[in-house]
Amino acid sequence: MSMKSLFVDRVRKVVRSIPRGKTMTYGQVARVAGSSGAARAVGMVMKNNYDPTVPCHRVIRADGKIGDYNRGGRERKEQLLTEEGAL
DNA sequence: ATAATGACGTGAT
DNA sequence: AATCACGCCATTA
Repeated sequence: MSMKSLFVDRVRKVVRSIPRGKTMTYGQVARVAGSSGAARAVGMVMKNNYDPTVPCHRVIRADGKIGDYNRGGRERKEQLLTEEGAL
């Protein structure tokens, strides 16, 4: 049985709203989702997300680094962002 | 109820 | 620019 917390649902909703060519930091996503300061927890959600309708590659770190990606690693993530013109 | 975990953030070195 | 130590939050892989 899948137990989807309110937090997870909100995070997914926010990430789904990020337009092509744009990005948000983990911290921003957390704040908009209503859990300011939960940047790390957002990372957990992204890590376990395999829903293709959630563009998790558009979520990057606040220090400018690319961050990780569970489907092809940072390489793939950077490639996708470049293709979308987000970099 | 507690401890461990981690696709983070920030300030200090 | 690159580490590091800590704090932070929700979840429990």
